[in-house]
Amino acid sequence: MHSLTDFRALCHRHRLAATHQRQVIYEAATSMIGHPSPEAIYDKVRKKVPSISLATVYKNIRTFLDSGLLQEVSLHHGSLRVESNHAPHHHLVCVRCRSIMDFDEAGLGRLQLRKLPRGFQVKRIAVDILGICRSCSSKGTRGGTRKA
Amino acid sequence: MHSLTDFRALCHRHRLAATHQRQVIYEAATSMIGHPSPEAIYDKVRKKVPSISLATVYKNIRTFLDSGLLQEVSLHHGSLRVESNHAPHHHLVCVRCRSIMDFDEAGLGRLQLRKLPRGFQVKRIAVDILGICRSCSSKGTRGGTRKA
DNA sequence: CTAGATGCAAACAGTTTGCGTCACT
DNA sequence: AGTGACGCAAACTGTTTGCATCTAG
Repeated sequence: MHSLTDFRALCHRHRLAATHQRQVIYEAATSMIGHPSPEAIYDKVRKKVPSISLATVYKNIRTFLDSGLLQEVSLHHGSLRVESNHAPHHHLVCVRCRSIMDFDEAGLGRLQLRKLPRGFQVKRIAVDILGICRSCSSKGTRGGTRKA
Repeated sequence: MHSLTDFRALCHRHRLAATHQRQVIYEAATSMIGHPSPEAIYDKVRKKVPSISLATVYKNIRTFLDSGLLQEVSLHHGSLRVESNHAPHHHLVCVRCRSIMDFDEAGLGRLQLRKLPRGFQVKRIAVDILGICRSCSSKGTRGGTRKA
């Protein structure tokens, strides 16, 4: 799907050096089914470039995320957050400071699912409304608060 | 809101010993605004029980999660997961093995937001459809696969 | 009295960083 | 040639575990 020259062009567009390691990491990340973790990518990459370092994989995944070449599946992969609100609700998540506010379920129209894969038993639906919270958008355009 | 006797009853109902530490941890977790991390709960609890250990806080949070007394804000707080699917889509998340499948945006009816708090600029909406995946529901009722 | 809870320290997993060397542009 | 990438090891953060002691039931 992505030839070497495609990858070089992609890197060029994003102002990144087109190294061999980067290409292999990128190919691994995009070709793996599901949503691989850095470790999983490392394992796959190692088969092609046995001398690669895990730190390089991490550094490049971060670089790709920052450039928008890849994304994170979820903003919630930091530390455990505890929820004690038993009422049905969703979350407003600030992409800048990662703060989380509750949002009553009634604030969202009815959700309807179509075309679910066979065999998947739905238990509940969690909606994250991603955006910039008030305190972050008032605090200049760059570099958020990074609070709880 | 929760008196000591309420807490004792709650513990009793869930077959947990009603210790002082547990009560203080529970009260901290439920009284804190937002969605506290174990560290944040620890900091608050320490003011009332200075001798408490962080391990005790972790153990009890886990106990509370297992008993359903508290919940996790998100199932995604493990390691970083990389997303390379640029098409708009949501996720089917298995609560048993935590596997993540993509779910095309078209499979979900239009979402409409009402009553957003002032100042929150919405960027996008991420929907997690939580349930039991096919492979887990076929594999007996207890103890999932815990795969990627 | 006994199962289970606590506290401590050590172990772990995931991720980041500092630094000397090497490669892309 | 110079900037930035690589690889290694060490540092860090968040979380779990083993074990001896203590406590609720």
